Amino acid sequence: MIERLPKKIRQQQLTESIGQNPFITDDELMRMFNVSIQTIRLDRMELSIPELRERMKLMAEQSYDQVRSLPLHEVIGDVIDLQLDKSGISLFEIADHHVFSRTKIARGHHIFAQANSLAVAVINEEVALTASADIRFVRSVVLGEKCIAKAYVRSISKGRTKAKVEVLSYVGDELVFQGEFVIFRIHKE
Amino acid sequence: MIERLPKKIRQQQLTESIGQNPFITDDELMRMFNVSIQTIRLDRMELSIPELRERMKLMAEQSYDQVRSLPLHEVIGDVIDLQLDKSGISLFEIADHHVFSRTKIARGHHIFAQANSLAVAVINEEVALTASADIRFVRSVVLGEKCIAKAYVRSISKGRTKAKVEVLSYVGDELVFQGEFVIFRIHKE
DNA sequence: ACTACTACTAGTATCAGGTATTAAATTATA
DNA sequence: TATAATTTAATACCTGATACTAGTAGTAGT
Repeated sequence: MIERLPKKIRQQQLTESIGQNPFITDDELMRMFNVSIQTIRLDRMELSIPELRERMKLMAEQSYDQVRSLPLHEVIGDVIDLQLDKSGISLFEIADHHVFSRTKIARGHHIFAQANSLAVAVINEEVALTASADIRFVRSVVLGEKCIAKAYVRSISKGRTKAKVEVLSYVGDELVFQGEFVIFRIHKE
Repeated sequence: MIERLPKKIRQQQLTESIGQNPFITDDELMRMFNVSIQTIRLDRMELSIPELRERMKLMAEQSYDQVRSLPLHEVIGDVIDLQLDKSGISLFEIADHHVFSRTKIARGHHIFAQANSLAVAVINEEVALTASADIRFVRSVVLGEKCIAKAYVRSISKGRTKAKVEVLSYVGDELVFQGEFVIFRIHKE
């Protein structure tokens, strides 16, 4: 006799398996649970889990929509104002995936990322890289809050190879983050 | 006679059409260009454009990998070693979506994120938040490089409310990033 | 005019990964 | 033991293709 699980538990594990690896076929699942392929299909029906191709299609559509809507990773947050070599403002709303699940407090590096990418964007040069930074997280930012970062170019070195940019981030009128960035400006022909 | 385009132009437009809407079937394309379905398939072959299902699969995989690697991870990078309140090591491979598209140089905030999240993870407390940091990007990291961050807890304040963590990130044996983090430890019951 | 070549079309067999349906066998439970 | 729940089997069919063979139309070279 082949070892088998009761229906309820099998269906639970099936849901989990597909959740963990959405690219699994019914055939693989059948072998996984030592049942016939029809049972797997009945299970999927009852749990209303779509077939592999449908799952892939949904994921593809999702990512396609994302690609359309977000020029992801270019600048973290939406740039509202930008005066090259002078100043810039960006807005960043703290979403679910930016926070610690327990405390709902935003992870520091997201706040940093907003400030850093704005500091880089404000520099009027093809290639600009962060050289160093001195930062302070003044108060924690929580889920749902809108973080407004304001960047000011404080100085540009004589050879125009370095710039100092100060970034102040606020929620409402409360300062939450403060940073001083040194940005390398790399001139390329 | 039905209006038809020369092969070259048709293939150009075909590439564009699929680029704009990857969810289009050969059948729809056939009607679009007033040619037989075989012609469409020959065109796809010549242009090495995969079939609809393959395209969807690729997109699905892409989005799945992104979801896995980006927001869901508690720590950016893979933790290889962790001795609470002492030290930790994490490894982070620079992928396509971490770099500036032109230069293939990693955006600073990803390098920072690895270091910051490791600095937080190494602290033996339920809730730990970055208070401030002093960082330096020693040399730029490029696409494909594996960044190894090493975190060392340098001191813990008397009330155990603050810790100083130094993080050094290397590619091979070259130092690429250096940071000193002050982490708040928040004790909760 | 004959040949060679390109571009296109047609048709068939086959595939993966399913759906949909009907029916039978097995197992559990009242 | 009767009956209900569960599982399996079998078959027809679907989509969106691949792989392969074969044929046609038009055009250029000789």
